Amino acid sequence: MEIPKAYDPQSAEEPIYQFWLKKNLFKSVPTQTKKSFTIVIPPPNVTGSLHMGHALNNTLQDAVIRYKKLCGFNTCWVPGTDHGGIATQNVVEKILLSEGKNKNELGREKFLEKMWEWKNESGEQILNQLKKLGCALDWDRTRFTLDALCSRAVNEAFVRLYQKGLIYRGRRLVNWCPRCMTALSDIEVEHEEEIGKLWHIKYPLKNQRTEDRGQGTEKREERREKYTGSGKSKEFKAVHPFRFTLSALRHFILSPLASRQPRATSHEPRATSHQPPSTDFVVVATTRPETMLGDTAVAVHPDDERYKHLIGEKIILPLVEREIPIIADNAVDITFGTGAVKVTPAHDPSDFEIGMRHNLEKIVVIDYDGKMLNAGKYTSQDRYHARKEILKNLQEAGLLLETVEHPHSVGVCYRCSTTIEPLISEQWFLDVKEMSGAAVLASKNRKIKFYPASWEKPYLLWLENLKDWCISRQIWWGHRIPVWYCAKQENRGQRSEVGHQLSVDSCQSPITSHQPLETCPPIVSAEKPEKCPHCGGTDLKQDEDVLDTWFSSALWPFSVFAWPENQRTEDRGQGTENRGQRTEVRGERTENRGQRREKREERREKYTGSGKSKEFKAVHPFRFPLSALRHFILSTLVSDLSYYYPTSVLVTGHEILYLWVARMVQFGIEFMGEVPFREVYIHGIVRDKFGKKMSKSLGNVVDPLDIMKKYGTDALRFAMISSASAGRDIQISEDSFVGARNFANKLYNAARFVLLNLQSVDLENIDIEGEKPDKTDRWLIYELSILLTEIKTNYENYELDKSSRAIYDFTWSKYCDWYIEFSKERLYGDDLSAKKTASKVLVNVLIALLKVLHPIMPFITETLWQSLRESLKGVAIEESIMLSSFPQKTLPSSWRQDSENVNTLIDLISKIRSVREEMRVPSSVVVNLVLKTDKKTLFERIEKDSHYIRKLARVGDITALKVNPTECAYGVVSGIEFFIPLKGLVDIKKEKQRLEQELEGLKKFRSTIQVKLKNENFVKKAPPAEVENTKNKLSDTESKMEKIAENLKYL
RNA sequence: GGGCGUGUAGCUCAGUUGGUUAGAGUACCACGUUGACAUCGUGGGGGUCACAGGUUCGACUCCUGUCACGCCCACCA
Repeated sequence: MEIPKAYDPQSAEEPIYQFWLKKNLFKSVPTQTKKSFTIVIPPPNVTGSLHMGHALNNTLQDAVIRYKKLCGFNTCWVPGTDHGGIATQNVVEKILLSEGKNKNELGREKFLEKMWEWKNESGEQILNQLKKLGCALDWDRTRFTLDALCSRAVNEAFVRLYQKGLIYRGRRLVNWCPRCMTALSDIEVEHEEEIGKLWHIKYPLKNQRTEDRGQGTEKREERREKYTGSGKSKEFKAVHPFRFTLSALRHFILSPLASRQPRATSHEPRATSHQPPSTDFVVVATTRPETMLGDTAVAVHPDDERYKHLIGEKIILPLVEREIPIIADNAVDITFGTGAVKVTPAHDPSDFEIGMRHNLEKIVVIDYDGKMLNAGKYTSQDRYHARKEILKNLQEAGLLLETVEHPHSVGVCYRCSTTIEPLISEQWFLDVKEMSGAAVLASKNRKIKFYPASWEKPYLLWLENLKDWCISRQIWWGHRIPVWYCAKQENRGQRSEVGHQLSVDSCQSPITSHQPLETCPPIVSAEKPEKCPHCGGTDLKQDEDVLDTWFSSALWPFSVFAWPENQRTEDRGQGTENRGQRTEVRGERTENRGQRREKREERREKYTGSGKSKEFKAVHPFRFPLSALRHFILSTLVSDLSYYYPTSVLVTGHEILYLWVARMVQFGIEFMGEVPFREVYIHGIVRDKFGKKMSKSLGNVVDPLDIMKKYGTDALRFAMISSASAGRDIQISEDSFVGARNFANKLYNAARFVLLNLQSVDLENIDIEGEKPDKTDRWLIYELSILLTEIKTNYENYELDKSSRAIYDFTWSKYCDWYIEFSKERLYGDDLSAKKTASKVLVNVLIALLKVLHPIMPFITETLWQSLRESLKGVAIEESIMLSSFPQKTLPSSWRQDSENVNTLIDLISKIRSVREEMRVPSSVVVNLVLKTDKKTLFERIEKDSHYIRKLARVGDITALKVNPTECAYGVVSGIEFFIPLKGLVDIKKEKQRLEQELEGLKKFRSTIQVKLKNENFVKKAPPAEVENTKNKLSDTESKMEKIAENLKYL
C-alpha cells in the first residue's frame, strides 16, 4: 500500500464531510436515554459570505459540539441565518445603485423580491461555507430569522408584549441615520472620537432689560420660579396622561430635589466670574451651530452667579430673530464652555430632557435626510453645508467670537458610519425595565455562567442601566410590525415618508397620545385581521415599519424550536411556577426533564393522535392535507422545545454581548420562563497581524476560504483555536496557518509511520494490558494519562487554546520526537513480541490523540481514523471517529513507574548530542562513549538503554571506566558522567574552554542558592519542603561542579 | 469622565494558587539525503518579564502609583 508522503487536505476534506452527512452523524433527535447538549448558532447575516470572525466563532462551536458528542451527549447544533435588517438592505441597495436603480423606483414589493433573491444566494453561500469549515450542524433544522416559523414567533412575541403594556408607540427623540433613513436603538450607535470645534456665539439679550431693572427683583423671582419649573412637571403630566418616558418620570421625581441641592460650589466659573457679565448678550458655546435654528431656550445653571440675574430674561435668537427665554437647569455644567447652553430640544438628547422639564417648544430644523427644514434660507441645505453658511453669517453679523478645538465623540451609524442625527419621530418602543431586572436576577442566581467570568460584570452593568428599546425601523427588509390601522383612523398610522416635512406644529408635543377620538384603535394581532373589530371595516393597513433585526434574534433560541406552536399552556404555567425553584443541580433537572417528557408524550398523542386529526378533518374537510401535515410536523416538534431548551451554551464574540446576548436572556425569561442558555462562552475578535480589526475598507480582510484552500481547513481551525485564549482578541497572520498546516502534516506522518509498520505486524487486537512493556512504553502511556486529564479540564472550561497547545506539544515532542524514535529499535528488530508491544502502544496512543484532537481538527483525524480502521481489519473500531468516545486514562495500574527513568535517558541523550554539536563533531562520525562508574548497577541500567543511546545520540561502543580518561569531551547529567574520546577529532583546548564556561555558569547559580540558604529568614520561614528542595539543588550543583573540575585535570 | 483588558526573546504568544538558571512556535545561525515527515531532524544565540515603589525569607506572578496601547460604557453643549 502506498501512502503519500504529505497530507493533502484538498482531496481529503470533501469526501469526509459527505461521509458524515451520509451516516447522519449531525442529526439529533430527542431521546430518553441521552442528555442533550444544544447550541443554537449565532445566525450570520445574509450580507454575503463569511469572514474570519465567523470562521472562529463556528470553529469553536463545532469543537465544543464534537467534544460533547465524544463525551456521550446527544448533541444538537442548530444552523441558520439572520435576515440582518439594515445591513442586508444596504448591501442590496448598493447593488441596485450600481445598476442605476434605486429602491423607491422599484417600490416596496419589487424591492423585497430582490432582497429574497439576494438572501437565497447569500444564505446558501454561507451555509456552504459552514460545511467547508466542517461544522457538525443538524442541517434539517436550518432556520432563517425571516422564515414562517420565526415570523410567527416574532408576531406572537410582539402581541404578548403589547398586551402586557410593554410595547408602546411614541413620538420621541431617537437616533436617526440620515443615510439609512431609519431610527436606530442606542446600542446601534457607535461613538467615534473626533476633534471638532467649539464655536462661541453671541446671543443678544432682548432690549427690555432696563424695563426689568426698574421693576425690581420681585418680578424676576416670579419668573425664575416659572422657568426653573417646580410647577412644570405637574403640567406636563396633565398634558400627557397616557404614557411618558421613563427618563421623564425620573426627571419628574428628581428635578425638584435636585434644584434644592445645588451642585458643589467648588465649580466656580473661572476667569469670567469676576467680570461683570455683559448687559447686551450671552455667549453660548456649541459644536453644532446649525441646530441653533431650532433653539427654544438658553439654559444656565441655577447657581451660576454670572447668569443668575438673567434667568427669565429673553434672548433674540440670531439669524432667526425668535424670542427665546433664558432658563435655569441643573443639567448645565458651570465649568464647561461659557456656562450658557443653547437648547435645541428637537435635535439633542440632553436638550430634549431640558425641554421636557421646561415644556419648551421642539422645533425641527433637520429633516430625515439630513437636510435643513423650516430653516428659512437654509432650508434644503445639507446639515454640514448649512453649518458653514450659518457660521459665515454669524461672522458677518459679528456674533461669532472664538473657535476652540474640541475633542468629542460623535455618534455614527453602526452599519454605514454616517453621523447620527438625533431627531424626533414616531416610533415603537419596548419598555425593558422588568425584563432586564429579571435577567439581572437570573445572572445573580447563577442561572448563567460566563466564560471567561470577567464578562459578567459589564454585562450586568449594561442590563442595570438599560433604557427603553426603540424597536421600529423605517426600512423594508424585516418583520413588518404586526399592527393594523383601520381606514377610519388612517392618519394615526402614517409615518412620514422620505421628503415628508414635519411641521413645527406636529412636533410640539414630545409624546403623541394614542388615543383616537372617534376613530378605531390600532389592531395588534399575530395574524392579519380580516376586519376591524370596532367598526367592521375591511380597509386595513399594516404599519409601514419593520422591527429591529435584533428583535427576532432575541427569540432565536426558542423560535428555532418552533415556539410558540410548541409551547402549550400547561408548559407555560409550569415554567413560571418553576422559575424560582429550578436549580443548577443536575439531578433535579433531569428529573424535571423526565416529568416533562411524560407530559410531552401525552401531548403528542393528543395532537398527532387519531382523535385530533379526525376532529380537524371534520371541521376542514377540504384543506385537510396541508395544514394537517403542518400540525403533525409541529406536534412532533413539541418535544424539541422542551428537550433542547434551555440550550447548553452560547458561543459568541463580545461585540454582540449587549446587542444580542442580553436580549436573548430577557426574552428567554419573558416567554419561556427560563434562561435561554446555561453558559456563555465569549471569545475575542479576529484582528490582523498589526492588531487592527479586519474590515473591507482597510483591505486587511483575510478570506477563510482562501486559507482553507491553501493550508487546509484543519490548519485554519487549529490556528484559530490555539490562538483564541480567554479574554483576548486574537491576532492572526499567515505564519500561524503555516505552523498549523505543518502540525497536520506532522500528525499525518506519525500516523503514516504507524500504518506502514502495521503492514508488517499482525495485530489481532490492540490491548496493551497483557503485554510486556518497555520502559518507554510505560513512560508514554503515563505521560498520555497526564495529558488526558489536563485537556479534559481545558475542554470543560472552554479553554480550547490550552487543549490544542497541549495536544500539539505532546504529539510533536513526546510522541514523535521521542517515542517513535525509541520504538524503531524494537519495530525493526527481530523480537516479534517486542515488536507487537511497541506497535500496540503506538496504535493506542495514536487513537487517543486522534480522538482528543478530533474536535479541533475533524477532517484529518477522521481521515486517519479510517486508515487505521482499514489497517486493523480484525479489530473492532467504530465506523467513524465521531462515534467513538473521549479516551479515559489508559494507564494500567502495573505500569505506574519509570517515567523518571526515561526522562533521565532523554536528558542524557540530549546532553550527548549537545556536547557533540558544541564540539563540532560531525554527525557522520560515530563516537564512542565512556561512562564513568564504579557502581555496577548504574552501568547496568545504562547498558540496558544503550541501544537507545547509540541510536539517538549516534554513539558506537559504550564502555565503563572507573577513572577519568584523557583527551575526552566530558558531560554530566543527573549524576551520570560520560566521556567522548576526541583524540584526533577536534582540538582538546576547545573542550577545556567549554567546560570552564559551564563551570562558570554553575558557579553563579551556586552562589544565588548559597545566598538564599544563608538567609536565616528563608530557612526559618519558607516551607520545609522548599528549603529541602533548595538544599538538594545546591548539592546537585556542587557535585556537578566538582565532577567538572575534576575532569578538567585530565585535559 | 468612568469601567475593563493588555504590555514577557525581532514577531505571535504560554507561564496554574508567589519558590525554574523565565518557556513554546516562528524568524535567525550552524550541522544534517539516519528506512514517518525538508510542511523535517539535531544543536545554538537571543529576554533587567513596560517603569517606579511596596508586601514577603522570596515577586513575571500579590498591592499601589506612573507610562504606553486597545476595547467598552457615559447627555457634558
